[in-house]
Amino acid sequence: MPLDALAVGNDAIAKVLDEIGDLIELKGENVFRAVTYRAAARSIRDLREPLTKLVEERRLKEIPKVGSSVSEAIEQIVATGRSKRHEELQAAVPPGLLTLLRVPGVGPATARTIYDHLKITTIEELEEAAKDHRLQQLPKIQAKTEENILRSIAALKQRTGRSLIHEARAAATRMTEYLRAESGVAQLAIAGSLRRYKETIGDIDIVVAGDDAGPIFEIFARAPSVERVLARGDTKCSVIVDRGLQIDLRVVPARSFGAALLYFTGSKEHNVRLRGLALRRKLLLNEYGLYRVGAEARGQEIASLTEETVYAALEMDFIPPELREDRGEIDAAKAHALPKLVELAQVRGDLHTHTNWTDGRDPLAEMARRARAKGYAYLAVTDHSPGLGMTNGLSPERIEARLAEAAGLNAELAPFRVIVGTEVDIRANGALDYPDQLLARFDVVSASVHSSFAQTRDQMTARVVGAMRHPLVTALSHPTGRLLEKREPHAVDLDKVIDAAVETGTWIEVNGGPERLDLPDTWIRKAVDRGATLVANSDAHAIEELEWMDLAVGTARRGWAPGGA
DNA sequence: GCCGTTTTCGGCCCGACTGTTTTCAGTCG
Repeated sequence: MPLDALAVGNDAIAKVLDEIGDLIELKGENVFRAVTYRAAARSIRDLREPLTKLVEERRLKEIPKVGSSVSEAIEQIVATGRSKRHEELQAAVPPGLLTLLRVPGVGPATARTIYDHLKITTIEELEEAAKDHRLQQLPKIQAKTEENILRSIAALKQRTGRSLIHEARAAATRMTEYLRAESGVAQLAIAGSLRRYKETIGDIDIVVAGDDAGPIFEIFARAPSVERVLARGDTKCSVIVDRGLQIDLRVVPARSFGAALLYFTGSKEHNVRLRGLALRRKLLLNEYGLYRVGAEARGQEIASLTEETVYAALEMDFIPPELREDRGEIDAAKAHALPKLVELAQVRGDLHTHTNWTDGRDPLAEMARRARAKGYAYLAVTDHSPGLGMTNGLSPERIEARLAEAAGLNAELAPFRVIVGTEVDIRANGALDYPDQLLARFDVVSASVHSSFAQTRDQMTARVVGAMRHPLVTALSHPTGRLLEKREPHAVDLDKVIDAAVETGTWIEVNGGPERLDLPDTWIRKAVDRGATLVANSDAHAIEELEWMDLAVGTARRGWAPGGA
């Protein structure tokens, strides 16, 4: 067995399975086969343990959508780093077709046409061919398609990846406020992955109730943030706004609003499962409502006005958007066994915030007043220790000054309480960045890794677990250190971190900073089931960032998904 | 290729939009 094969991670294997799916489709085999490989890839991305371990324990078949063929492929990849099926497909499908598939608007059929005639295998060649108008000489391709391909390539080059949730939310809110003001529509909602609190956002989806979409689309397309209109039909309009972000607007009759919201919120997988379930009861579910099969044309819905009525008509409990991922929530809703999710309104305080004394923007007094105005009972200020030079960490003298400042605020704001804490750096060797007598001055000690991310999994795990065992440490902050779309999580054994949390009573943070959302949602359920205490924090560096608590809570709610592997 | 409160074989969600078309294929979500 090659050494590096041992290191094959779940994501890498999922990627190969996805590619097998694409290749199957390009080759023209049964598309359901392709769909299965992609579904298996998705299950694997949701997995909370390494595939290598499941292979050893011969438990691969427990994974949804993994049967004999897929598990054979997985076993081969784990053992040899390669899959026979994958290699056979690569040999059968001309190289480059996969590349063409990456261009939005180019699917298997178009890719095949372009390759067969022009032998194009790279995006650059495709761009050149489009500019030379060689594409429009091909069957089924004319000037319009050629133009669209050029635009897609331009967008592809400009595209920086998925948007962070706060950026997408800002763009979505700006648009909904504009639409409300300009069009006077009464019913309007943000749907899609934004409503599900997914950690990063592809497109923004907005649903509006109205009888005539025309005037609404006029206003939509004229919005100040719109760069160009992608598509516009009778009920649906898509635009690109700043930074390449896409917004889809869907207008439906008021009586279909609930069904449309359900449909547009997704996830796709949740919808597919729901529709399949409806079908087995001789019911049809679409974005307009729930119908008896054959009755949809007569406009006689069984349910459609609200999401609640649709779920009820399917004899299941209402499923919160954060759980709609087809990870077992539908069965749980049928059995009236959905978990009760934490609510934002239950949050009593915030235990991870920064001020202008270190790398934050606002003074403690302003942070505290905003926290109190939000209805919190307490706010912990956890400015940095000095180890991170760039954050201007607190010296012993400044710690005393901070304690005095907090005492003054507590006298003023009682019964609201300012808690003085610290976000203390865990140094590379595992030592904490303050001596014990200083740590003892704080009521909350949150330990964090901010350096030497490249340590081995064993080193990093020992470093973190060691800090958690320190008697003065209250919590572990952002456990994986990941920065979404920017930095991978560092190698750390979260199973051992959870063990340490249970053993020592150290809390594990769910960090609401939109670029962190760390602990990742796939670990939430596992941590809580094993008895660890999770704490939702905003990690605010400015007063308005206290609102990021919402993201921490949303992440925790998503993580509460039933089932899973 | 997977899967089973109608099935171990025969299904596998459903509709909108575009472009190239005179009725539909391709793509997307």
